[in-house]
Formats: sequence, structure tokens, C-alpha cells
Amino acid sequence: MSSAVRRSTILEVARLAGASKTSVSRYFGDERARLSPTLQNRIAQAASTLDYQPNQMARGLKGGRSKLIGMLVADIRNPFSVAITHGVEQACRQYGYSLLVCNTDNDSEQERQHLDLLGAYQVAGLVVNATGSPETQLQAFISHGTPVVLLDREVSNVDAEVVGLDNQLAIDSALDHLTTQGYQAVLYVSEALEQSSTRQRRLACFNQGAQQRELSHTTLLLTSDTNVLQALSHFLAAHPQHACAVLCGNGNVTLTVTRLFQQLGLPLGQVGLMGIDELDWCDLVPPGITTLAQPTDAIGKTALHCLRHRITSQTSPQPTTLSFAPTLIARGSTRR
Amino acid sequence: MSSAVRRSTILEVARLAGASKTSVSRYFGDERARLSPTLQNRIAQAASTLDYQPNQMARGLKGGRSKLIGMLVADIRNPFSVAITHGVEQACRQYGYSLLVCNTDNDSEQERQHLDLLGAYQVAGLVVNATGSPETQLQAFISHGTPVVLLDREVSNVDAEVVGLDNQLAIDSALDHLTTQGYQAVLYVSEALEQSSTRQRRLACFNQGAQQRELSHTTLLLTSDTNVLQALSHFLAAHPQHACAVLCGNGNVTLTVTRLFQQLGLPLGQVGLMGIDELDWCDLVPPGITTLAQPTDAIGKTALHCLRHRITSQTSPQPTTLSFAPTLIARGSTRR
DNA sequence: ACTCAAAATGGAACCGTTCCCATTTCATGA
DNA sequence: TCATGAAATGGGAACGGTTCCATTTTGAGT
Repeated sequence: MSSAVRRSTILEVARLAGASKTSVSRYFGDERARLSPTLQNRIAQAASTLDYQPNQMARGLKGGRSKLIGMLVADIRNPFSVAITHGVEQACRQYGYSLLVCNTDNDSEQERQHLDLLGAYQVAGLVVNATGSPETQLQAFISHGTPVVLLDREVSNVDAEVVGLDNQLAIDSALDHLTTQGYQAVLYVSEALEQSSTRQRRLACFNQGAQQRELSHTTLLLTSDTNVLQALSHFLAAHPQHACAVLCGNGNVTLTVTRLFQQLGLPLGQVGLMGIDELDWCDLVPPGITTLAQPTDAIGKTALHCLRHRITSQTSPQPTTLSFAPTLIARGSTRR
Repeated sequence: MSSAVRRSTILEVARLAGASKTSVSRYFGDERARLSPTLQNRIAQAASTLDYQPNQMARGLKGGRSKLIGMLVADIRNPFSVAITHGVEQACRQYGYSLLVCNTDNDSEQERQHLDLLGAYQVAGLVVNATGSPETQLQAFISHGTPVVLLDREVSNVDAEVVGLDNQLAIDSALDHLTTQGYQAVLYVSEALEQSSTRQRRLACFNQGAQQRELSHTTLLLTSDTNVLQALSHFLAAHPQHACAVLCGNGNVTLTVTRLFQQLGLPLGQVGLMGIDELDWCDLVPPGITTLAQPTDAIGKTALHCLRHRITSQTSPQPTTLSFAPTLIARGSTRR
């Protein structure tokens, strides 16, 4: 069957209103003020009886640019990413944009494909939480006049703002907290470094910060084949006379390590545990897990504000880094 | 500055390849086979030197339909929704569609706006996890020839498949498990019913199932002003001589109730706790929380398969309900 | 060599907008 | 009353593809 009722077009509205398509176009564009009140009424009337809505495809075609914002997310199942996406989405709505969310599942090939697609849709701007190093593609967008904002992870050679956590500050706060609580040896656990500038940065800051504070410190990288359990035991065994703590580089790591603590029967607090990224359940695992919460909403919104600014005032890119401070949420896991 | 390099068009490729637009169009459409190998090569060559990519906006305009799938999500911060979105997204990629994700934050007004927008983008299909009852709008899509699939929540008077959990089965499994474990009085906790057919269904099934099994049972609705803590205490106090358990209608509820258990210092297991929806942390809160996991990936993919089927073979809608069985993950919270 | 259908290719109209110009309407001051 | 410029309105050419149909090329059969 499929009745396939056609959508009404600008021309039909124009006819019904006894006006020209130009006027109707003006009415729905941002030149409504130029129309006489009489005409405005007629058009409004006609449009509503025909249930008219401008076709965005046609608009995008003519204008060379859609009202679409593309967003590339490395891992949509990560609560942190979701929280940020939520912020971006809200800001989009506020400005009349729609958000095309693309998840790359941490796969550069998917990332490449998605970027191609977003290009084909003439997105007005791009918010990128990069997986690999899509420098070339991103730079192509920029030279086509499509502004780009980087989220959390930076990409070298791309003229774009980077919006994210102040990693230096975060690591410093974490180390300060841990030392204050009397921990003397710290293990930093991170996921694989290659894909993410943030992970590299945090690790570097950790090493430097721990050294400055004269802490015994080690680092551990999670990969599919690392025996995390063994590594953790080693670390503890190596510091029998110290108060030990583990610092987790992000939410995923916190989850993994918490499981590990339970497997090993380690008493939280006696062995310290602290993570970057606040999660729903951090207050549920007794005695609570200390975290550094990121202001996800603010980060997301700021990213879009930057983008929007670039879109409207076609200013030349002057890459800045916008860093946000984390909030320490102290709980039992760092109380001895 | 803004160099604003133009994207190359089909005409430029045609010229460079010494071919007609038509041929180039065929090459990038699905009629490549009609072209001689020679021509195919010339076009491929030209396209790659010009870095050409078909403009989806233009395509959508002429064809009357884009390669976009719209997805409406009631609450993107809900891990369950995210998991399903992930499944839908993967399936989209497989079929060459892109996903326009719209989050309604459980607000019917936002839902309305988003639906308007999706219409304007001529989406090829719609996956809807409804918030209110956007019957009219959805039916409009369908009569315009845009297929719709409902996710988890059904909407009355809409000719569309509903893909989701088999709620009857889920509730039955839960009650069976609880009785098997020796619980005699069960409290069912749910979020507000109005917005979600699923919540209503589960509640109804619970009442019926509990009655059949001759269990003492009560239900509790979470709203902003319910004093959950008090309600829970009441329930327990009312059954001093029974083994009591709480069944949570979804993941959010499980989170709330778990917090409550901790506040009241209730020993998990002695007072049973069980939830629909598996969450990251359910094995972390000792002794683990028993859940019914939904096959989120399968649900998401199936939803898109349905849609795809409708899109290609413009068959008349014959609304079905596709229900998936949950998986019981038994943990300590239901062991006395 | 010649016919004729099938295969390969191209021309041009059209999709629903926007936007540049041209035209009409209107109030204003001389 | 009339010129005059501003305000309001409309006509029509793009935008970058797809697709119908016409034309040219090809190769098999006689």
C-alpha cells in the first residue's frame, strides 16, 4: 500500500497564501521582519493549514551548509562520553542545531568512515573526541571552512580548540589528596596510551608529580594481555612497609581495578583507591570510592559554544586549550 | 582569513574524466555495473585526484529521502538506552545509514521538536523510544512513507513494530527466582507510570504474578516527593515474620533502592534485592546484586533490521511485537 | 557486409530551497 | 501634485545531485 502522502513545499504554501516563494522563504528564514504584518499572517495561516515545514535537505544544498553538527565519540558506552554528549546536545538544541552522533568504538577505520560521511552531510561544525590521529581529515574540514573543536583528546597539527579537563591540576589534586591521607607509594593505572593524548598527559604528570613529592611510584598499562592481577600484587609486595594506593586514569580503569580489589580481598582504604571520573556507583561500593569528578556538562556546552562562535564569526582559528578543574569527591577508599 | 576551499562536484569529476554527470552519478550510485571497465577506471581516477565525495544533501533532495535514520531516546544517560543505541548504530553502519540521535530527556515538548526536525531531514526511518504519546506525529511519518519502529515503549494507534523485552517473561522469571530463594513478601518499585507502557506492563504483570503465587506483595511508585525510605521501612515492618525482597523495575530504580539499603543498613540477601537491567556495578556491591539482563545489542540490531526491511520492501505495516527474553544473573542479593 | 537488439553513454528536466536583482507600492517633502 | 527613495514583494537562476529518455556503440547472428 504505502499511501506516500507528499510533504507540502514552499511553492504550495506560497500559492495558498497568495504570495511568492521568496516571501515564504523569508518568513521561515531570518528575514521575517522585512514582511508586512498582513503578509506574515497570510503565510502563517497557509503554512499551518498545509502543515508545512522547510526541507532541510534543500536548504543545506542551496546554502552549502546544513544545520547539523557532527560529533565523533570514541566510546559511546563510556558514561563520561555520554555525559559530555548530553551537554553538547543540549547546547545544540539551544542554537537550533541537530546533532549527528557517531561512535567510533575506538577504531580509526570507523573514525575515518564517519568523518567522510559527516563531510558529505555538510555539517556546520564538528566536535571530535578523537580515536586515532585523523589530522588530514580534520584539517580538510577546517580548510573547507568547517570549524572543529576537539574534546578531551588533542590531535597534532589541527587548528582547533581543545576542551577538556585540566589534567595537570587533576593529577596534582589526586597526589595531594593521597599524600595528605598518608599514602606513600602510588601505582598509576592507565589504558593504552597510543590513542589518547589525555592518557599520555596524565601519565606524564603523574610521574613528574610523584617524583616531586618523593613518592614511591610505578605505572601500569592495561592491555588485553597484561596480567593486572599479578601486577597489582607485585606492586603491593614491593612496598611492604609503605601505605599503598592505586590511582586510576579514568572510569574504565576504576571499574577494572575495583573488581581486582575484590578478587584479591584487599580492604579499600587500607590500600588506597582513587579514580578520575565520577561514576554512579562510586558511593555504593563500601566504603565509597574517592574520585575526581569532571564537569562534564560544562565541558560539553563549552565545546559547542566555541564551535558556534567559530561558525558565526568566521574568525581565523587561534587554537586554545580550555581546561576545566575537577572536583574532588573524597570517600572511604582513601581513608586509612 | 578562511580560505573556504570548495568541495569538488560531480560535474568537475565528469569533466576531468571525460564523461557525463550521469555516468559519474551511476558510478557512485548502485549502477556501477552498467559502466564499461574503461570508464569506471577513468572516473575512479578523476574522483580520487579531486577527492570527490557525493553530496548527501543533494542526493537526499532529489531522491526525496536521505540516508539518515532518526533515533529518539527518552534518556540518553541511562546505560540501558546507551547500550541499545550502540546496537542500532552498529546496524546502521552495516547498511550505510547514519544515525541522528535525539535525546528527549523525558520531555514531550523536546520530543515534539525533535520529531519535527527529523521530518525536515527526510530521514529514511525512525527508531523511537517514546517519552509521551506522539501518536499524531508518528502516524504522520508513517503516512508520508517513513517507517517507524518502537523501542521498548509502545505508542497506541501507531502502526509499527515494538521491539523490546518480554516483560511478562521477565517478571515471571523474577518472581520464580525470588520464590525459589524463599522470599515470601515482595515489594515492586517502579518509576512514574504515565510515560512508559513498559512500566505499566511490568507493574501489571507483577501484581498478577504475585497474586498467582500467593505472595504478599505491594508496589511503590517513585516520584519526586515520595518518601522512599519511609515506604521501604513500612513494607519491612508490615511483614515481620516473612522473608522480604524488593524487585526493581529498571536500572534507575535499582540504583536508588541500593542506596536506600545502604542508608538503612539492610543486609543484602537477608532482605532480597533484584533488578531488571544489568549494570556495570551490580557485581561490585557485595554480595552482588541479582539482575535480569536485557539483550540490548540484539534489541538494537533487531530494531534496525525491522526498519530496514520496511524501508526496502515497502510492505504494508503489520505491527508485531518482538520480545526478547532476559537473562537471569543470580548473585548474593537474593541469597538468604 | 548488414541487421538488430543489447549495452554503454549522454542530455536535460527536476527535487525544494535561497538569494540576487528587478519591480511594485508607499509615504514623504518640495 | 509629483518626484524620490525606502520598503515590500516577486521572478528566476543557481545549488549538486538523480533519473527518464534519447542517442551512440558494440557484438552476435545471418
